[in-house]
Amino acid sequence: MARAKEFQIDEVLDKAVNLFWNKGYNGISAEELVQGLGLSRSSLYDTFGDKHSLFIQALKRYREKITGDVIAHLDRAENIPEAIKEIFVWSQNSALQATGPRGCFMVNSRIELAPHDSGISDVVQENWQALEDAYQRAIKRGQEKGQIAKSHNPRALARFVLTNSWGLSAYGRGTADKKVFDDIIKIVLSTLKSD
Amino acid sequence: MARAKEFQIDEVLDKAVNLFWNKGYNGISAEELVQGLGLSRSSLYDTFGDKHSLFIQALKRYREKITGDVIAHLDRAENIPEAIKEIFVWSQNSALQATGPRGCFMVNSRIELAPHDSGISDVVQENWQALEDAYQRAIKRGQEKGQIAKSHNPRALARFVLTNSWGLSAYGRGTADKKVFDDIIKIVLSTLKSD
DNA sequence: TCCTTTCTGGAACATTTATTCCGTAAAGAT
DNA sequence: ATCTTTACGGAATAAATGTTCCAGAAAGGA
Repeated sequence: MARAKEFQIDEVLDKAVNLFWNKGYNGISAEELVQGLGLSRSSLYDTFGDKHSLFIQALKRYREKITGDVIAHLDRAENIPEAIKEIFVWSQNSALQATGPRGCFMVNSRIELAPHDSGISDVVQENWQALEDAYQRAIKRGQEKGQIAKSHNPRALARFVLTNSWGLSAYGRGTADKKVFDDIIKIVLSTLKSD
Repeated sequence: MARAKEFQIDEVLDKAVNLFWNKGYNGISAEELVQGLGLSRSSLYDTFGDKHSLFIQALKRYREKITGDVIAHLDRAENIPEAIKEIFVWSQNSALQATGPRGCFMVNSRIELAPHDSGISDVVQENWQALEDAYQRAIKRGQEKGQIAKSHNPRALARFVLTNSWGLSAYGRGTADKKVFDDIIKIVLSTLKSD
């Protein structure tokens, strides 16, 4: 048998997610990646391939962990408006703490790369679709339970919630005011509930 | 007197807006800029300074032209919901035509650069604020005219409209379905009108 | 213990990037 | 017509970028 790797692949991928999330694909250099990931250039290229391939793997890792958690939260929820509110508040908190990457890695990547990189576009597109479907399922259940108004169909409402979530992602990437999040959360939720 | 420039500064800036808008700051090279702008390297650096300085000038040009038009449209409007709808439809059309840059140059720049470039962050921030103020003024007038419900205050509704606009900007940067725009426009407008 | 395999650190490489420099050309002012 | 000033085209440059290569080290199996 041969020598074992000195790092855990998933741990390195988590670091890669954070680095790309923070600086973007074109905004971070191979040198910074080597430093930030804490392994050698050769191990990096041997294990993950080139920069583009590492980026795709980071995107997929994000999808499993972050998007996966959101979808699970929605599918598990009893009180749908409350669950949606929790997701907004979670994104609000992550935007308002200065440390760490801000916004949504998928939204950032869509804006930076989707128009000129179909591989990345595909992953990001799939992510949107999975979220739209999850919101749609949850909202449908919410309507059946009488928690959400039936004046709009579940698909449209799902897209509406997701658009607001994406808008706040963009907003939260720069200087952000907590009050803006509060206003949006309040209006989106009142729209979901009222006819 | 000396030799005159062979180009119009504003025409070159318009081209720069389109190039940066399309590919982003880090996504376009100095070489591509020289090609796309149609002037020589030396003229480019003599007239606009370095790449970063050109980018700032392009952002400001965008603010004057595009954002300025939107604000003027809102300030001039008699029927406020209709005016807001027109702005959404305009962004929908620009997102759905394959040719040309997509999304909003300000949103794109905020996501790509704002967290690590305070100069750019300032211009983008100012742009958001000017738009929020313009929407707020318009919505206030709309409420006075009985066109818009008073269940939320004008500032909150302005932020709500802007967040949806930014969300659609992000959405429109990748593969976009016209139906999503239609759904959002419908729900946002019904939220503005209903109590 | 030795052998095979595979990891690791870092030097090395080719390419691209942003920017500067210089000789020449053009346009008015005197 | 000459002179001064500035624009122009393109070669040149220095630094950064992404990637590969190589020599040596580590980890088990025979």
